Amino acid sequence: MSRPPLAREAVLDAFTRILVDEGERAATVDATARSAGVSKGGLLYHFNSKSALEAALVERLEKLAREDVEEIERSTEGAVAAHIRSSQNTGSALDVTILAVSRLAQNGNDAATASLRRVRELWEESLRGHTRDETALQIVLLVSDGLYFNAVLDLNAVPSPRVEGADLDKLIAAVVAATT
Amino acid sequence: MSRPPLAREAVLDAFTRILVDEGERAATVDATARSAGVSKGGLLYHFNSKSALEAALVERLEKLAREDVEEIERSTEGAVAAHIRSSQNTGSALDVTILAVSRLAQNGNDAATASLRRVRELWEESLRGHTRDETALQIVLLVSDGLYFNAVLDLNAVPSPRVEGADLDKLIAAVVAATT
DNA sequence: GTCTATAAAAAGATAGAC
DNA sequence: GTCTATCTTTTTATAGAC
Repeated sequence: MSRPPLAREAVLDAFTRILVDEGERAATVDATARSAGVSKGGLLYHFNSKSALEAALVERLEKLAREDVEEIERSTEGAVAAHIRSSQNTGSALDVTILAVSRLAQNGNDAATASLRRVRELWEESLRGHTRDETALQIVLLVSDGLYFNAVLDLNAVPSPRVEGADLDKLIAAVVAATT
Repeated sequence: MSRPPLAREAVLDAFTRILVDEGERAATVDATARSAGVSKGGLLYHFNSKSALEAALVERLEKLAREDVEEIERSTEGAVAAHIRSSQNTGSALDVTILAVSRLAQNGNDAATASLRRVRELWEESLRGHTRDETALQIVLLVSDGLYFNAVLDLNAVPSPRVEGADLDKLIAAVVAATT
């Protein structure tokens, strides 16, 4: 077992950050390399092309998503509550990666779209049996999607209405009451 | 009162379509002009620059949103139900415009972000008083946002799980029951 | 592995004919 | 009003030095 290639990870981190903070158009090879502290040539040694860079980010998402589901299933709070809470944790590695990959998906990257869909199915499977019926399951997933959607807006210049603190607890309690 | 400038509207329609179907990066001045059946020079006669084109689309969103709220308030189905149903109607002019503007917002266009926020506030205001409390109001808005979020994925190559038909009616009934 | 330099294509914008 | 032609800058990618 060797140490992970640090330059590669730094480039993926920078790519993610620019995608989320400034959008897909700003996430050029040049800007990503500069932000990661390497040259364009250096970046293209690790990732042969722009699409290879994108594909590597999608792979990272799949890995993080599997870990997230495992953690929710170990949670003592209850799967529904843990899932909603996890959806609002916009700082986590999984969340920024989802946002970054959704930027790729929205620019026609089909692998990114398919991956986001798989992540949602992972969640759906892990929640099934924890809600009173299928409709309730869909409500939980939609509230979770809604939290993400607003996180997307929030990460732009204008802040969006975040649900947090006591309000988040109330929201979770209401969703749990309505769906389990 | 003169007739609306048809070429201008055709260009905005084409710009919207490309933004939604292929993403912001594909929505170049050149591609938009071609899709609208005019030349690049012709497009830039009506819109002095790319940002002017974007600004015009944001203006169109504001107009459509005001009309949507007025319609929901006239609805006999109840404001919550009418709003959720309206959120799933991904074919409407308002919906594609929201998706198009959200592509702009996600690429750093602050006016687009602010406009999406205003639209959400318009909805929030029009629903206030129609739910049992503030938490319930947030759930309605989040479910609605979640439906949009999935519509975004759905409009890419890979289809996402749409809630429709009888399932949509069940979802609406459950949300109404949980929030009003 | 990482760099600089450069090629090749695509982007936004302008000029001027019609 | 709408077009073609052209300019400038940016973007992806390659070549080759270190």
